[in-house]
Amino acid sequence: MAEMPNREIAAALDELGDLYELDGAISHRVLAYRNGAKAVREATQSVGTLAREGRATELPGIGATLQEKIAALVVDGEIPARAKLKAKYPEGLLEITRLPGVGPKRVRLMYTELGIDSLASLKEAAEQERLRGVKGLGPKFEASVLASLEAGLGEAPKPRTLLSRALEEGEAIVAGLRAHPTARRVELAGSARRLADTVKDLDVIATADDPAALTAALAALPEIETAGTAGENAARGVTHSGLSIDLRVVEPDQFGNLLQHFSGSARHNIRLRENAVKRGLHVSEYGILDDATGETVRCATEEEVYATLGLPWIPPELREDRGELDPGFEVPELVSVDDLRGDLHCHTVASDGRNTIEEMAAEAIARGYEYLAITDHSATHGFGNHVDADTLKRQIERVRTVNEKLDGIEVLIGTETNILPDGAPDYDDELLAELDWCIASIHTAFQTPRAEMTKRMVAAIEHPWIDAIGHPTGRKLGRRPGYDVDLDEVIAAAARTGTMLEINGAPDRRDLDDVHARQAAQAGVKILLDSDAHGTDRLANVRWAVATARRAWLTPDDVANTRAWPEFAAMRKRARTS
DNA sequence: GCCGTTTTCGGCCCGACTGTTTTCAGTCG
Repeated sequence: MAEMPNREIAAALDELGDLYELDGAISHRVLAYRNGAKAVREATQSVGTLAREGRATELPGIGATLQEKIAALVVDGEIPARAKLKAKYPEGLLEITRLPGVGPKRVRLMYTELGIDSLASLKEAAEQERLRGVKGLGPKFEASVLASLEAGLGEAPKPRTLLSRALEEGEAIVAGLRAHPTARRVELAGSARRLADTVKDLDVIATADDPAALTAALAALPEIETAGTAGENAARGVTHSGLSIDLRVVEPDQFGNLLQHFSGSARHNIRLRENAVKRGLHVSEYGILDDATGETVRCATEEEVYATLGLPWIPPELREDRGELDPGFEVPELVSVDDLRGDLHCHTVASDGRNTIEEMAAEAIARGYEYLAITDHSATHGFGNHVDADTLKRQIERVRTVNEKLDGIEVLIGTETNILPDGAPDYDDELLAELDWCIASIHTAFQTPRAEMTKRMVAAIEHPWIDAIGHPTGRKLGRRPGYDVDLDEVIAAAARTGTMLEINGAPDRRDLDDVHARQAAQAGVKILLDSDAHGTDRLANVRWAVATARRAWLTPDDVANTRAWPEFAAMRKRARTS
């Protein structure tokens, strides 16, 4: 029987934390649930299985109580405390906390005092000026609630922006500010700097000879729709696409402190500060207070911040409290775009691409690649524009011809075959054996139940002519989660068979994600970084696969396509099959 | 609720802002 997925267990712990918060629990207890949820979400093994064995406490942040609650969840299907609290507090209370300035304390207060249990009943009470009758709430609170409701806040969480979009805008804004005569240093901070999948807003930290002039300059940038200054040395704006941006201009001798603080993540900073306190150091965005001397050390660079704490400079992509602050941490040599020597997943006009084999190959040469696999779709991928067996046979000849004409690059004939519901590829073995490369992906029957889906994936992984699995979970950021599959089994099967797993560079995929790519690499699976380009201008999308790889702590050695062609060729499963 | 070079209890990162307050709680990042 397939165990409950970690993400479901994590969601239950998060919800329990929310409920305890509503119930008035002390913040540290609530935080313990959220930390527990994070540990479960990022665990590299089945937490349900661990909990059944009484071993969930091996995870950092899971103690006896959470072990017991997780075990109850996976064995009985429910946590008694969660059932009890859900009965106590109506579901509508949580959505009220989405309103700015309205947190769990005030929601609970309004519920117990006025019976407010939904956005609708809150609106009615505010309009009737009943909120101000509650001790601790006043007319200004009432007005702010009405304004928020009017603006539609609370209806849905604000959508997050894909990193590709956020960086396009953020890098243009940073360039624009750097070009201003008064600017000295200008850096993007926040989750965009950490190359997270998505970002909520942009943070920019700067120094300038004339701070007021630089904050005023934000509004004049072409990317900005509206902006205004916020205090002496700050500005806040919104881009034309609706992305919020905060600019802070700081003293040069504190630039490192501010950049470190606003780069986050929150959990990284909390852990950093907790560790520092044990050494008698107190870290804030303004400096590092040393208990021993009473002096606050200001740092012009981030390197100084980390050095003052006895740490190496930690690349922003690693700042997620995933072990980078553990004793003995050494900065891994992270893979970069320049390390890549080939791309093993792209499309041409033979399926749904926009360019020819020749055009794609020319662009690959321009990027300095030594190899490029042409991997058009197979017949059952479900969107038309596919390559049937006979067409593929002709395509083999066409690619071979192009390859012979070109020097300095191996153009490989490959396929991105759909994985059929039984795990088989779309072409027969004889045809697959004629190819140089085969990547297999799921494009159909997404709703297959977990156990069957896992069996389907493992069958594909065990197929002798399938060299790699493309976008292994099928997720689309902001649109849909991945299909339900046991990635532990997928990774184990890939490791056992020498099948590569892809990090797909489509900016809304980045699939595998950072956590599972790291797990796979640790299990000995070789990772592919691919663009999945459907046009010459999209080969550069491999940048987003690299971003995820760096967040997964991957080194050039972990990534298969950092290797020269002869070495890569020998690593293909088919090189050992034939 | 977790956790231990202040170990089984008593702590738990740091600061800004807002609004309702006579000194602070709640919210946010």
